[in-house]
Order: sequence, then C-alpha cells, then structure tokens
Amino acid sequence: MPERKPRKDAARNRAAVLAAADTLFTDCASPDDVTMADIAAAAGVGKGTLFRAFGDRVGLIGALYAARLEPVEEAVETGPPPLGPATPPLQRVPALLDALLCFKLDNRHLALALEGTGSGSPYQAAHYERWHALLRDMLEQLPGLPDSGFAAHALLAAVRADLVEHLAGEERVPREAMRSQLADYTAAFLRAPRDPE
Amino acid sequence: MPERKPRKDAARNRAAVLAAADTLFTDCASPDDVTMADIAAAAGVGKGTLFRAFGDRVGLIGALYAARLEPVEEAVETGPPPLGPATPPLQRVPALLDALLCFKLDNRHLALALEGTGSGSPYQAAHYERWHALLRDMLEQLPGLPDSGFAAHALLAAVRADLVEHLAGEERVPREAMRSQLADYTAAFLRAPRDPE
DNA sequence: TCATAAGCGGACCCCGGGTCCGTATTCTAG
DNA sequence: CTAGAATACGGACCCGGGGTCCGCTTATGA
Repeated sequence: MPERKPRKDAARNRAAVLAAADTLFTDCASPDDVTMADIAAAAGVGKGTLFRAFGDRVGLIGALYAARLEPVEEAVETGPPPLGPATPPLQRVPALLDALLCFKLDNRHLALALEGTGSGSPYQAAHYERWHALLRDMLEQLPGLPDSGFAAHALLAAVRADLVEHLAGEERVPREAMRSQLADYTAAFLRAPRDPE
Repeated sequence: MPERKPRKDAARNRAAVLAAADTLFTDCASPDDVTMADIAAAAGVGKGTLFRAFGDRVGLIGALYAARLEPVEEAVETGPPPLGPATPPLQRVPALLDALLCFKLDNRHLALALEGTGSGSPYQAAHYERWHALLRDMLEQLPGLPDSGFAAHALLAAVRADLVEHLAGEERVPREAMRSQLADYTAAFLRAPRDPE
C-alpha cells in the first residue's frame, strides 16, 4: 500500500496542535468555549493547517481522545489482570468499568467534548463499539444474565462522561466514593443470576 | 403575586409556535437541522416573537418537552398502579423506567434535542432532578441495595434519549424487545439484595 | 375613543466552523 | 547542488444559525 510518509513540518505541526489543544481543553471550564481558532493560535499555526491535519473539530478531538485512551486499551488487550484478557469475566467486568470511570475522571473535558458532539452521541464513536463488544462478550459468558447487548449498553451508560462530570462537579462526589459506588452498582447487577437456589 | 395575564395574541402565537415546532421536530431527521428561523416561519411569526415567548432555544424545547411529559408526570404522581404512588417500590421502579423508555421512544427527536443541548447535559434539566429524586427514594426503601443516589443515576442513564435513539435507529431493536430488555435489566439489578439466604 | 402598554417582525449583529488559494517549504530526481 | 513538482501553510473569507433591537402595530381598559 502506498502509505506515503508525511512531511516533517506537517508532523511537527500536528504534534504542536495536539499539545496545544490538550492543555486548552484541560484548562478550560467548558469544552465548547475553546474554539478552533483558539487552538490554532495556541499552536502557532493557521486554521487551515489545523483542518487539513484533522478534518474537522470531531477529528481533532477524536485524535486527542484516542491518544489519551491508548494506555487503557493496551492494558485491556494485553495487560495483566484484573484488566487483561486472562481475567475471568466476574472480575474483569468491574475492572473494566472502573478503568473507564477513572479515565473519564482524568480526562473530563476531553471526554465531555467528544461525547457531547452534536446529536452524534458517543454511540457512533469508534471506541464505543469496541468497548461495547468487549463488555457484551464478557457478560455473555456469565450465565443467567439478561440480554447482554442491552446490559452492556446500560452499564457503559453508567460511566458516561456527562454523568461523571455531573457527579464530580455538581454533586462534589469524591473520586474514591464514586469508584466504590460504581463497584457496588456493578456488583449488584452481577450478583443477580444465581437466584434459583 | 402580580401575575398579569398575557395578551390574547401573545397566547395564540405561543400556541402556534409550540404546534409548529412540534411537527417540525417530529418530522425532521435530526433535531438540529430544524432552526429557530424554520420554526418561526412555520408558525407564521417573526423570530423576535419566538424568542420573547421562550427566551432561547432551550426554553422553547423545554416547553415542548414539558407539555409532552405532563401526562406521564400526572400518571406518576396521582395515577393508578403500577405507576402511581400507591405501588410498592419493587413494582414501581420497573414501571417508572418502562414509562420513561416509552416516552423517549414516542418523543425521540424532542428528547434528543433537549438532552443533547450544548454541554449542559440532561443533568441540569429541571425534570431530571425530579425523576432522580423519586427513583432514589424508591430504591432507598429496598433493603440491601448499594448507594441509591448513584444507582438512580445509573438506571436513568439506561433510558437516555441518545441510547434509545441508537438502539431504535441504528440497531433496529423493536419497541417491545427494548422494553423487555430494559425490564430484564432492571429486574436483574433489583433481584440482587436478597443474597444471604 | 384615545392613551398606553404589551407585543410584533425581520433586518441586523456576532461568532464559530469550515473553505480557498496565493505563497512558502520540503522532497526527489538528475 | 539545483530545479521542479508535490505538499503544506496561513489567514482572509464565506456561511449559517442563535440571539438582539427598535420602529411599528394591536390589544386593553378607562
């Protein structure tokens, strides 16, 4: 395949934009008061450059998000328990949800910016489908649970960026409290199946 | 309190706008390709009128949403079982979630428009807090469940408009299937407490 | 009927995402 | 090293949508 390597300045600019956007997003109160022009300016670059490199706003945010998310993905795909693939579902499901929660807590504005993108919802983001499939498959291995597809969606909905933001921001729930609440919630759901004693 | 009654034409126009917006939203593919100008035009009214009557876009959508939601609220507050207040929590919780799901199914675009409003999320909509409080209180009466506040959030997240839209639209899950999946999910969660046999 | 306040409408402003194209930079072949 | 093509740059520019403003119209009630 003729995958031509990009020019050096292009690569440098891309990196600069990514870096600038990153700090801007983490510093700002709401993701949508950081504009494309702001980012371009902060990166010392023209708007055109920015759009050529990432296509559009969603593309840029998506790239940032992907970069931040990469460690988590690696930990899930090839890491040690309890996140790695060798873990039995009963421990891995809560571990995954906890990891996702932590990620959203650590990248509030970014996740918010990505999920709140137009009416698109998070449901057409490439990542979402991956997490959903993974979670669904794990749930499927657990006997006696209801429709795994829906359950996976519902569990993922419990760690949606705006909910997390609301809890952390409005309700001032501290990080560890939120983690344990989520763990309890997950546990309650997973405890369900063994009912016919 | 000096609550002056509005002029007749004002009332008429308000109603016209509401009606026009309603049909526009239900007909259109995505909630954000119906603009304020469209609504004004469809209602045969100037933009100014529209903004004076509802403040801003969110206000208008909120008003529409509230109107549509009113029957549900009444059913919950003063209706017969299984939605009404006389129902024991174990039946009322699933009934409430089911009612909410049906509502979102029947008002997809509207709910989508309201929940997807900026980064505001649904969590600052007045209605949300009501549902959350109600659900939390019901959960509280059930022994052995984890933190009711979080659980209420998580359960409500399972019927969020964009998830419902995704399931109905992208995954083509039929209405009744979705209802039963939600019911199963809810049941699994509620079944949890009685574990120490 | 007339005075006054409430309401009306649509031209207008603002601002942000996205585009365009003349110019500058990098790459590559000779 | 150099010339030419290919690629990238940047910021002026466009467009569309939310929200405002103010001179004019219409309801109201004395």
